Parts: sequence; structure tokens; C-alpha cells
Amino acid sequence: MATDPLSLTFAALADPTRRAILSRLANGQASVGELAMPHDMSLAAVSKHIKVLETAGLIRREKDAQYRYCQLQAGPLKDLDGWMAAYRGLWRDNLDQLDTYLADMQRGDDTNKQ
Amino acid sequence: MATDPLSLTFAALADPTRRAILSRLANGQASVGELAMPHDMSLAAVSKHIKVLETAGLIRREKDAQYRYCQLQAGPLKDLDGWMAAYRGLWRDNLDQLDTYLADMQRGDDTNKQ
DNA sequence: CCAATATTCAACCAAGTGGTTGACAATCAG
DNA sequence: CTGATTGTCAACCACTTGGTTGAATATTGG
Repeated sequence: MATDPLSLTFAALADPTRRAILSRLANGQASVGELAMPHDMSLAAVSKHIKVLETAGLIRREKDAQYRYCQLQAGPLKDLDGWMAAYRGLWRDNLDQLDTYLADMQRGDDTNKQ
Repeated sequence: MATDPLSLTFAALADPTRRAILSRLANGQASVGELAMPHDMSLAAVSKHIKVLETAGLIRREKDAQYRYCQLQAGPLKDLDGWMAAYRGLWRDNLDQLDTYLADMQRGDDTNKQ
């Protein structure tokens, strides 16, 4: 697999279990066990998924007693959103809006950013 | 690999070669050979990458004589953007708003959630 | 028809993925 | 200290991925 940050992020998100974990973490931090509970697989398997997310920078792990609490990290998602910006015009009705958007980006003005 | 549409899209994008192909197609359609040229690998390898993109619905192939012209299809990217919407609040604007956002999430109030 | 061009197919390979199980480590509760 | 809880590690397995090469297919130009 490619190891550049964007590829790591996309690859990490290309799995429903990992997206579910991320979605859960959007509600606040959780331990590995808590994250594992809804999933019909071993704790070790979930632990691996969490490591993939961590390697992609999508979560941070913090030790507390015998627990490892995970927190969502927005950085890679923000980068992914930045990548998408170049394509967003493709499904907006007209290209003028894309041009405006890109021009705004150039100026650092993000008021149009949805 | 998971076969749901979102997973297929993320997986297809988790490769720099495929993202480069997509980027090229944002400038208009191109044949397989044209798409392959900038890449230091066999035509067959690029053909496989194109098939991955096609399976994910990110491109459409159209036959013309001995050429296969590829065109970008926005649908899956739009879906991906929709998925991102749920997380966009995590980095937008300032941290005060992030705190508010998280506090709202804790209370189960998701009016800020996109 | 023939030869060149464009692309795919099939077989193969090394490396990676997503799961399992069992052993291990760390920490708390009693 | 002991036992229970929480999580990771290591080895293993079947399957997928991303690349190769060589043969096959489709179509055009002459």
C-alpha cells in the first residue's frame, strides 16, 4: 500500500468497521473495549482497526490505568476535504461557482466553503 | 475488501496513481493510453487501475474504434462529500465553536452536526 | 487482406489485509 | 498478593492488491 498521508487516510476509511469507530468517536472519546462492543469480531481485530486509524492520524490514543481512550483527530479529514475541493465543482450546478470557489481559496477566503 | 459503495470509493482513492488519473480526467476525457503515459508502469497495470476506478463508479468508459475513452463521474465523489459533512464541523471556524459542537454532541443535540 | 495500434486477459508473484487464537503485560480491586 | 479486567502481540490463515510478462482481441489504415 502507498504510505503517503492522503493514501493512508483514504485506505483507513475504506472499511465500514473503521468508519463506524470514527463515527462513534465523533460523540466523544471511548476505550478500545467500548469501541469494540458493537462489532461482531474479536477485541484483537478491533485493536488492529484502531491501529490503522491511529497510523493514519485519524485518532489519538491516551493511556489511563488499564484503559486506552481514543479521540478523533480532525487533521487528516480536513486534508481530505481539501483534496475534494478540486472536484466539488463537478456536481454543483454551474462552473461559475467552482471558479468563484477556487478564486476564494486562492485568496484564503473560505466564506463559500459550504 | 468491503464491497459497499462508500468503501469502494475510498479504496479506489487510496492510491496515488489512481488519484492522478482522476485528476487528469478532471481536465476532460482521455484514452487509456493517454492516461498511462505519465506513469512509470505497464499499460496493463494502468488498465487495472482504471478498472478499479470504474468499479467504484468514479469513471465511465466509452468505446470508440480501438480506443476506450474515460470520463470522470462525480456521483461517488458527491457521496463521499456527503459522508464528510458529518465531520466538517470538527475543524471549521474556531475552537470555541468546536467546544460548543462537542458539548452539543454530548447532550445529544446535533443541530450543529453539519 | 495485412500489419500496426490500442487494450484487455490470464497466469504468476511478493507483499499486504482482515480475521482468528493463545500467550503476554499492565493495572486495578479486594 | 491474587485474580479479574483491558488491551496488545505473535503466529497463522485465506484472500486481495499491485505489479509483471506474454498471448489474445478488436479495430483501423493502406
